[in-house]
Amino acid sequence: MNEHVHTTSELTKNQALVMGALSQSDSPLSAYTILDHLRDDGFRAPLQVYRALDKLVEFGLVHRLESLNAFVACRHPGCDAHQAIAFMICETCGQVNEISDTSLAERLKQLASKAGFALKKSTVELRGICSNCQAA
Amino acid sequence: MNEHVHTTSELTKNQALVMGALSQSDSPLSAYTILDHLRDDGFRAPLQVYRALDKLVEFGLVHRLESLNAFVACRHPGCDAHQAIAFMICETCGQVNEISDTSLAERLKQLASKAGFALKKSTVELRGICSNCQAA
DNA sequence: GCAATCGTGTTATGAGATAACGTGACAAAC
DNA sequence: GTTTGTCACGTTATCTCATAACACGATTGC
Ligand SMILES: [Zn+2]
Ligand SMILES: [Zn+2]
Ligand SMILES: [Zn+2]
Ligand SMILES: [Zn+2]
Repeated sequence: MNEHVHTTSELTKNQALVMGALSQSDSPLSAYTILDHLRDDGFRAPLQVYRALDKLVEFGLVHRLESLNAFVACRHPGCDAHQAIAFMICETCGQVNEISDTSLAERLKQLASKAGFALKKSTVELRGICSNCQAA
Repeated sequence: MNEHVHTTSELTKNQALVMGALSQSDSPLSAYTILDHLRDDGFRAPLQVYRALDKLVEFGLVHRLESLNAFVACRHPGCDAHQAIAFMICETCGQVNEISDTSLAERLKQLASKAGFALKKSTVELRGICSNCQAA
């Protein structure tokens, strides 16, 4: 197995617990919400959650939503297109849709390069109402 | 004068003070940093800053940077292209470059529309190293 | 006058994140 | 086999960011 690809089986106990909490949820969770979910599993302090989250984000298994101060499990496991992610966040139901778009990523690269800016990470978060909630 | 366009002259005292603090700074400021800058002007509590910031953001004079939990004065005063903003944030010097790009905005609208998503607000924040800091 | 609205001031509290310390497990180096 | 380094883990305290709740005064429209 590729040493750079992290799967659930390679996670530590705490990382696996946090990953499980995020995977079961259909919307983003804050670190403190995760902590509450894991009290019965022995979690006592925020740092236990944050340390696991740091690693999970590093592994590409979890994304941080800056505009929500919350975290979601990646919906594209094993996908390497993670340079080009955008999130559509429904302000009604809270659900998040993760999309990967090459042309968007290209445009961001162009803009950065035109400004001589060495791009490391892109944050694209769209707020609005999802199709389900519009219909309702 | 157009009633929907807010200029500095229409601001309340607190709003003007906060706007002044942000305008003088060449990098984003947190609400609490602004508070510290304005203690001599009578500011005592965070809420005074946050209330002014809420209005300034509403007027389009100030932008909130989600990935920094900080605020910057808009560099395009009077410009109405504020549907399409992206920020390039230098992780070395902290300076922020605000850019407005139509083709980026179009692509975001396309993506949303394709998903039946009613787009309200876009957050695009690019992290990296600015050209000045690369040269140094 | 009187109600409605808005900006303001103050205190307390909630929510998000990290610093600083120490422990135990494990593997490489000697 | 002991030393050294690294890493995950646990705990406490602290820091930063943001809002709730309440009260006061000025302005406007009736
Ligand atoms: Zn992903
Ligand atoms: Zn929805
Ligand atoms: Zn602007
Ligand atoms: Zn720089």
